[in-house]
Amino acid sequence: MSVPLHYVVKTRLVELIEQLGEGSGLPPERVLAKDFGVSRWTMRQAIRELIADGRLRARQGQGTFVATPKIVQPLALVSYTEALRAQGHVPAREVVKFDEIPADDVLAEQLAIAPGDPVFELERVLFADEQPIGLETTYLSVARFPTLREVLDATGSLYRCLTGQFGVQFGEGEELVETVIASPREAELLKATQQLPMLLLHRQTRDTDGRTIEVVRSLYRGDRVGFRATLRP
Amino acid sequence: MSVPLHYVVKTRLVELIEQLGEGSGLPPERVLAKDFGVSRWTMRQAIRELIADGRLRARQGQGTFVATPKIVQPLALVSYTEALRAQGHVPAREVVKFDEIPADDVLAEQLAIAPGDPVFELERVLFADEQPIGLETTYLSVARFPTLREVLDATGSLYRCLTGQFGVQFGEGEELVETVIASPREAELLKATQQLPMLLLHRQTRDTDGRTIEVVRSLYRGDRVGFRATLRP
DNA sequence: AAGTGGTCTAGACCACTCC
DNA sequence: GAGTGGTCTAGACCACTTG
Repeated sequence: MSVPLHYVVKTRLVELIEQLGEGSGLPPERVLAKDFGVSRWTMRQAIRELIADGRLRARQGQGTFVATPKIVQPLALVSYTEALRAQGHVPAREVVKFDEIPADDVLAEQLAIAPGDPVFELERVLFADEQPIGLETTYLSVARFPTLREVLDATGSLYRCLTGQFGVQFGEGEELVETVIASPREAELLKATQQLPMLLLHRQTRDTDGRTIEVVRSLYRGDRVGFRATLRP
Repeated sequence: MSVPLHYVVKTRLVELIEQLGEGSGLPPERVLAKDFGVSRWTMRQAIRELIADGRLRARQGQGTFVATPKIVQPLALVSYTEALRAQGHVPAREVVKFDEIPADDVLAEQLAIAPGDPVFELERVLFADEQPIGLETTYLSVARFPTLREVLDATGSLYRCLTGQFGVQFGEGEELVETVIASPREAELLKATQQLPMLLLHRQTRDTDGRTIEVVRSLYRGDRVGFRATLRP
């Protein structure tokens, strides 16, 4: 019993997955559970792990399928669009929210403005090959970029807009990476199942004068995305 | 019903957590479930999410407790020991395995040796403040570092040993970050509960001649650790 | 309407820790 | 032994997709 039953089931499912090809459908949970001689709950534990690992993919009402490999994104100050294209994927963005909100204390300090000052909150879903893979929320000072709403093609590159229209010079940035569980709203926007581990990136980019340009919170589907960083000595 | 019950419970548990202090004990699951008017399974879903988020911490036979904040590690070619000390934590390592194994095809290609050539497999549990936070498995060519077993203090810094004893000059490295679910063995070594999301880092470091020095697979507890990267334009 | 995955219940037993 | 979290069962109903 030291090895849980659902892990034994997971191991056997991996063999099954490797026999089937990418995109193949698995038998229904209830059938698999009966075949393996376990309860549906135990089977779902195993399937849930394989979904989190990016090996399987479940679609309600349709079935469970063998997943395609994860997409690897660079952990760097580069364009989402270009990075994705470079790997043969089709990038897309969809604006969920583009509001002006008052800065809370934390945000105000990060952006070096006063609490209550207006900031843009731009929330966009990132797609790769028409699949949602991330949810990016960007905060920018309205005072610094007053005409942003007019000059930004909200489905286009924000970085290109900032450099091209506002003459911003990007300097160093800092990014924090951690795992979290998405809220129901976030899971729904990403068309992901509940309880799925996500990669949360918190980014602050500064210009060459050291002033913070933007604060970004990016939530990526842990089952679909990984990141690559280049290490320097 | 669009918001799952376990998420409502999770939200209420967060309020409870914020009232209690770090390290405080929560009532037993069965009691909480009864108090909240839900089944134990639903309560455990909520608790499981909070554990994954790093807000709670469960110890079998003892209870569930409010967790301390995550430790943030640098994503760079720096000493584990020094990085941890710099943040006021007490680092430690424990050797789990130090074997010579034949390289499989993938490893051989990565290390630029022939398949079957011997490689060291050094597996160590990383501790912070006496808590296991990561499991690091390092692969090195035996031919290149034949006396490694004699000259390495296995609980000390491998990097210091390689530079000091073998004159290695570290150049660029590459690191992949993704989320995975730990195997039972890995979970046990990390004293983590099953099903917990982990951060898996796959690193290859090269010397200044571009030769790969080591291949490293690091598995960190997603509930205890985050990473910080510096972005350059 | 039928079949799929998603959520939830009630209850059982196991494994571990502490008294 | 008592109490805790960890695993597992059987079964129900909901939500979604397809025919």
